[in-house]
Amino acid sequence: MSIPIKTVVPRQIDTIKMNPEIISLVKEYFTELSEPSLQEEIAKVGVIREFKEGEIIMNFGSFVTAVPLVVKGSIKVVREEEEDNKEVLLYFLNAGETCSMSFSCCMMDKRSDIRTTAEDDSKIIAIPIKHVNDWMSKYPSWRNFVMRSYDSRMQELVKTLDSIAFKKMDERLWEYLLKRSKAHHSNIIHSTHQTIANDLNASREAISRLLKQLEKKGAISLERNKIVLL
Amino acid sequence: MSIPIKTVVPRQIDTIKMNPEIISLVKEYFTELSEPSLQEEIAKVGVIREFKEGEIIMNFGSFVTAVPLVVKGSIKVVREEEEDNKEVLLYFLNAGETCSMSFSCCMMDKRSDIRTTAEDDSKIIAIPIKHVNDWMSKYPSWRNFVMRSYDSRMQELVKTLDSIAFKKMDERLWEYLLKRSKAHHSNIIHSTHQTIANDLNASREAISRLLKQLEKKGAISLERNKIVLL
DNA sequence: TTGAAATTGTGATCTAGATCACATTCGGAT
DNA sequence: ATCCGAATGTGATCTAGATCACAATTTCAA
Repeated sequence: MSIPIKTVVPRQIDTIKMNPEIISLVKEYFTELSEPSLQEEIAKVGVIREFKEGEIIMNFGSFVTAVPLVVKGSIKVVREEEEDNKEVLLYFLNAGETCSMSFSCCMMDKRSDIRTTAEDDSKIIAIPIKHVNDWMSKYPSWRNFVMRSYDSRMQELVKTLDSIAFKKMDERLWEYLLKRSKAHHSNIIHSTHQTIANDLNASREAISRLLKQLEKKGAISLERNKIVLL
Repeated sequence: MSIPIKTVVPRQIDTIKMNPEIISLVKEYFTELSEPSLQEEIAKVGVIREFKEGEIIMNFGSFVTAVPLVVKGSIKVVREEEEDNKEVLLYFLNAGETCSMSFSCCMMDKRSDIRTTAEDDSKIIAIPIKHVNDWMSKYPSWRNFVMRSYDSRMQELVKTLDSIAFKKMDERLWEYLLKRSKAHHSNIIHSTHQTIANDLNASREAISRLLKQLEKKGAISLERNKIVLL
């Protein structure tokens, strides 16, 4: 730590202004983070960022400098295999969730990595990473929050893994449709068969056929660029 | 909890003796945990446990009461699908590593959805869960250790996931053999084809045939219950 | 030594999906 | 209205592995 210079240090630490919108967002979506002083700190250093549907949020070739608290919309996290241009959906992050994989996101091995895009128009509070660590010691609720979030990411990953390992495409497709519907808070999914096929690392034809089957069973109805869960 | 008997409580809290073996094991395998007072606490509450090869350490559905710090051998972590009795290997934990799945299990106080067995004769330091949490606030190095361990488990999980999602059985088999060889610090693997097939969620016949191919390519040599990497 | 069980080898099907090759339909720009 | 490209439908192969059905081999215990 350097010797504090009167005029500078107080500004950074004390008089930096809080963003009142952030406080209310945290109160609304992250009720677990109930310590007022923590909420204030978040409001001081957090930055609100918005993304339009389809926008790429992070390409993890580079280091991650902030952890996102999702307050609106939904963020799609996908694993990519560059060689054959393949990919699989890992999970969606919805409002109230975060991805605190602070170290790992960035430094996977190089030939394949993780991409996150806005599945919907989305809004996040970006927390610079150094605070993520500081707060771990200062605020028990933050610590719990981070641990809990690590845990649920882990759980989702394992769930995804065993869908892929154990289940057939029809079942995976159905689960996928449910997830997307949930992410959008709507039973209407705007998407082409091709996009779905990509997310599931399957062929477009296979997906089209399986969707037809679901339609015949009365589980969904199909239109161009649109699937309605019934 | 029973009513404390005078002579017992002080022993447990203050004069409990440290296990000197634990201190040296921590120093050797967990250099990151460098705070002396942390090492002492570990030596006080940690319990050394040994498992013979093949022994089940924690089964699917059981409650986790301690977090293992692996100091010898290797622990196999497997995900099970009860219905069809299928399973997949998630990863091995080697000396110097710990299982963050167990963190989440105990912190969330829920049943395990994985099974862990000793892949080799193994030794762990078992840390009762309540300390795991206490230390998070007390010891920065412990906190970092836990976070880092979550991270690396996560990475392994993602790696496993994309092997399953993107790769064919021959490649998965080869990676598997390398992992096991590494886990045993030996290029000789004692195992039946059936066991391998289980770990990869494949059929025994497929594995036998692929192993034959690898042998023909000169990558391995095969004997009963034994595979030698060349 | 002689079973008997565990392990491995091998061929014959069978199946989910991939891949290929198109035909059809829809919807928006001109 | 019409044209073009994107989205979807559909059939014909092809392939990795699963599954089934055994045979052959090894190990070990009685």
